[in-house]
Amino acid sequence: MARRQRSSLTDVAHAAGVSIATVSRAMSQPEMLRADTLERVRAAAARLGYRPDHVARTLASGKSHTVGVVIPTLNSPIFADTLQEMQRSLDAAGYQLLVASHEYDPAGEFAAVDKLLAHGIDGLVLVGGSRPEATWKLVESAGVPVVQMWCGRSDHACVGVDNHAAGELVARHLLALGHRRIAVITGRLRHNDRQRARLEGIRAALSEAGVALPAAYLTEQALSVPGGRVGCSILLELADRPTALIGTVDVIAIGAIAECHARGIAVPEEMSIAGIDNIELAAHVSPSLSSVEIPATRIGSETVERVLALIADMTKAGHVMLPIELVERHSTGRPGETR
Amino acid sequence: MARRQRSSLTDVAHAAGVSIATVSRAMSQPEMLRADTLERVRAAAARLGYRPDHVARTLASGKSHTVGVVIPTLNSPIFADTLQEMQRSLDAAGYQLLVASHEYDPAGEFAAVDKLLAHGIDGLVLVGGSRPEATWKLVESAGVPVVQMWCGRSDHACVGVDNHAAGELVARHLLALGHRRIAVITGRLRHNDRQRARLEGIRAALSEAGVALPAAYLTEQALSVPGGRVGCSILLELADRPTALIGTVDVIAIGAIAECHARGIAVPEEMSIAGIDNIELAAHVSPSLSSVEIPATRIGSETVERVLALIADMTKAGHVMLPIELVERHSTGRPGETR
DNA sequence: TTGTACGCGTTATCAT
DNA sequence: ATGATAACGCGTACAA
Repeated sequence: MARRQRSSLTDVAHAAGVSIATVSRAMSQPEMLRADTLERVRAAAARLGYRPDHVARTLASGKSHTVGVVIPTLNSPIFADTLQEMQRSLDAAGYQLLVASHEYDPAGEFAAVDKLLAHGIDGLVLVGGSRPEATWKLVESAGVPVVQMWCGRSDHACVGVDNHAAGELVARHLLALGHRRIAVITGRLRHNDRQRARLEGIRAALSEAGVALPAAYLTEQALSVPGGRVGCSILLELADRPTALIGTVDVIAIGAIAECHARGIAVPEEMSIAGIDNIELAAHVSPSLSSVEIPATRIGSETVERVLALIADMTKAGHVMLPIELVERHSTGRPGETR
Repeated sequence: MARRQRSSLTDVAHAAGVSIATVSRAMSQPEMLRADTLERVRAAAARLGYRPDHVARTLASGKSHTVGVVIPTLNSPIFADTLQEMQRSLDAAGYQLLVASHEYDPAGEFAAVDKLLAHGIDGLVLVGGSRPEATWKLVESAGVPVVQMWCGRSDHACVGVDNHAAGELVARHLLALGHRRIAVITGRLRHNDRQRARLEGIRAALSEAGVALPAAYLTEQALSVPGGRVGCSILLELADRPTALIGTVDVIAIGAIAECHARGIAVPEEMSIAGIDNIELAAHVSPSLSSVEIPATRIGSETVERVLALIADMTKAGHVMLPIELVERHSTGRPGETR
């Protein structure tokens, strides 16, 4: 029992010669007290090193001043940016962020949500809208405001981007450069609506241009640099080798560049490569990576704004679509004549 | 008040026709109940969708089954690895991880610790041992077990690596290759004992070899890829340009490689570059980065093991030093004869 | 302006 | 094996 070293309201009340209610007010509604009383209480509190107990406060008030966020993984530059900003914004508002991750496992997400809910969060933030009904049931039955990030179902608030459009943007960029043999490395599509939307966007742009996406030109890999390398090497083995390659996230695209480099394939001369996310590193690899800017930081701040609003009054908030844009760099170019 | 949709012990007790004590036992010590009673309670609980309230449980028991960790930033691959593993290990033990970050600001760290403590954490994890006395006072007065990661003061438990040795390793590697003009790009040294230790290690190795580290050969930059680029460009402007360059973290070293590449300086032919951390990306940049492996994941798991042990019995645990090793890749070579 | 007293949902200590 | 009931530390009507 670590507890009981810390002093409580009762201790301070005793020391200041007032009731615990007065001390409680001194902490939350100072203006309700007479100046001298307030001073006396504060002095006593300071002397005893009193610190309010958040747990008791939560139990009594029903508000924990805490919002929970469940993300697929901590190990992603894009999520890290968003989290960082969420933490900042929430902190500024006197809230605490509770993070849980689940490694792209639906059961793990359910467990994480359950745990967070039990911890008495005031608001919940999820990534994407695709999850088992059981999980949705759980959060709905808890009566806690939810906001989805990146993309999500229409029956709950969402702050995100048009992932479908992001896919179209990269694909069209490559098409405009003259590519016709365009291959795609995605993350696992199962349980990942962001990936699916991006891929669909790519598909739409290609078919619109009368370009096919053969099954052999599509490979699902881990959302990591090694994943990108593996995917790239598979595509490079093809008899009818593509002239361009889309990674549905930058880390995959960066892996693809690495693999080409390792095999002595010139980028973009022999192979154009583009990604989506525009993570910081994209500008610094060589060649620098053409990508689609996803405003991760802003997703974080807007999301926080949303949850806090929902916590304040349970007004239904709608969907917010943040702008995205193509960032052309040096990893993409016209298809080589050689072939 | 979102609360009060969820059913409580009382509700279940009522529904099952038993006392709340019995329900409580059904949840925590099922073996104490008669089989049929247990069954009845469980049925009622399931029917009402009962979920124990962690907050109330914490208040009553004095244990929150939660450990807090305060890190400099979420935006670092090395910390991300550690956090990921901590989350995994803690989850397996039925604990929840509470993360806070402070962007390398001591005041921010104090605030974060204060907040975490108020939230009733059972254990606290910090990075490094260098912080204002006020912060140490705070955690000590809270009576919560603490373990430091990476490195730390001797009066508290610590799971880390020998950062000094890490610095020595890279420096010696470069010295062994024949370099004599070795420059260093570190992160900000203030409030960062890991960086200081690494730099001191480098200094020690250099002076041992009779090689000087002129002030001009040392630059403090942000712990990021752009930071590495800036640092590198400064060092490249020098009249007496170094032949090798150490980034005290891999992201900085990777930035340096990017800068050399942008300027058409061949690595390692014209400039050798090495880092510390051995993040995943190090193996995939080109040229691949020579680095010192820091077992980030293992730091996470061992740290968790330690806090949990300390929480179980307040026995003082000592310092654990995890092994590190040099990983030679292709960003380092013998100094060019040209000059 | 300040004090009293009850409730928040559990755990834990006594009884029974 | 099960039931009362007092904490836990705080918020907050309601009284004074």
